[in-house]
Amino acid sequence: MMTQAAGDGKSGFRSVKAAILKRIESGFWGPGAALPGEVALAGDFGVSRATVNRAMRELAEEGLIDRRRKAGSRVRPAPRREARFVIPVVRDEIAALGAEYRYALVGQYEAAAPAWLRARMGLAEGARVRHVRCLHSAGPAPFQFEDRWISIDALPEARWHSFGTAGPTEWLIAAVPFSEVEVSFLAVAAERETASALRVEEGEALFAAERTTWWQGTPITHVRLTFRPGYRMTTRY
Amino acid sequence: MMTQAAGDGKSGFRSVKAAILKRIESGFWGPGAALPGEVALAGDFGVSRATVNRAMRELAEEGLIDRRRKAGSRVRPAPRREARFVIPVVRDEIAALGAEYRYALVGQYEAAAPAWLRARMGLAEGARVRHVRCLHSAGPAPFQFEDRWISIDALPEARWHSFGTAGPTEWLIAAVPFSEVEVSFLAVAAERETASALRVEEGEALFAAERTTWWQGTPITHVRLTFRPGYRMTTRY
DNA sequence: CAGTGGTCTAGACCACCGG
DNA sequence: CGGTGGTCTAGACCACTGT
Repeated sequence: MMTQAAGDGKSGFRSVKAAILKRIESGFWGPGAALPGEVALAGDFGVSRATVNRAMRELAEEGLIDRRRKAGSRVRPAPRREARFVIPVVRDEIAALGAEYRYALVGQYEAAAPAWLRARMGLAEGARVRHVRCLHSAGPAPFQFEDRWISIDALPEARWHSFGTAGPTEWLIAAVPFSEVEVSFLAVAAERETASALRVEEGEALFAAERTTWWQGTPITHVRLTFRPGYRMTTRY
Repeated sequence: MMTQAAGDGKSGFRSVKAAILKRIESGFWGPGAALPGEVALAGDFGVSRATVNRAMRELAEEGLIDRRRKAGSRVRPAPRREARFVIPVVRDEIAALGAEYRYALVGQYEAAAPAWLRARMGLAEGARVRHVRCLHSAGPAPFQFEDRWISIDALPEARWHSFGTAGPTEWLIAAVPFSEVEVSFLAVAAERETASALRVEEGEALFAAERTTWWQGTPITHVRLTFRPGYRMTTRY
């Protein structure tokens, strides 16, 4: 009995978590300090141990405390510096800016995969790929240049699909159920085609994200997304 | 009764999670497909509903499924997988490369915070800051250029501290207990001092990370870390 | 308004590991 | 060995939201 309402903000694991967090941020429990055990905290807060456990577990996942059996929980000396970034779907990102999403195909062809791509994706020699370049714009302003390679072995339909009216991303999302991914962020000097599409000078420093995707060990696609000048990928925590 | 051992790999929320994940990865439950309810799954797996809930909650946190009351759980059409990037301490990163970590102070001074910095950090007009530039090298090779601003109002000790032998980062970690952070990744064209320190041409495209830190709402420090050419921030999931 | 997820509780057993 | 976190269970009430 005595179950607590979740929405009143006075109990529940969220408020326990917030209370503990406050003690840490305020320095009440300084770096390296030992926190009381779960049982003690459960008593103090008037909740069950499971509730305290949930709060503590989340704090540990967020890198604020260390937990070890028998040793107990301690405030991390240096909070783990981990940033979480979401790479949004362009269409959504542009929509979120309140601008009209526009798509334009820049060029495409089918060819044997170049050596660097084979190395990056783990493709066999002679593997054929579809190479698609397109531009995503926010209204009249170029926003992101997409340079994508799709394995034809993995996705034979890619050979016939026209990317004239919608980007490969959205088609791939529907075609590939789930995937293993490698993501990189990097800086590039704008190459000719990229510069032209984004309407910047060749050689200008641009932010880019690369993503390689596999499905059950089979390489599917590799893409470089090059952003308009000044773009930042930002997160807060 | 009938409690299950956690370590045998045959039961527990981990195995439930793995089993569900497998069905998603294999396409048994394709994009957008509805999953059975928690009660049904609990019956199928022979565990309690709480255990299924834990598994499903984690899958949702990881962006693989969507969960909504009444509507049930569905496989996400486009898995929203957030990439987690750890921004390592330079010293550790260089050590991990097997190279010798070297530190060199490039320059420093105290001044009134420029307008752009006040805007970014939320500093008051006339606030004074310490500006430190230094270079982190992997053996003889320049690795990362650090350009840091420290609020003297927040950390008066920064006024007197010499950064001649160790970087500001390590000093700050010890000085500030916990902090709120904003991180950005971006591309920059190398400016004169940066280019000189990293031994690259001015204007070369370089990858950079910026981090602004507050403590209890008070701005503490802002730093731009500019990496050697070719640097990538990579993660896999 | 009814079904599904969200959360809490009380009690229990277990795994790990510091003393 | 004994304490602490890790996890499970059975049951319960509640919040949200689709129909």
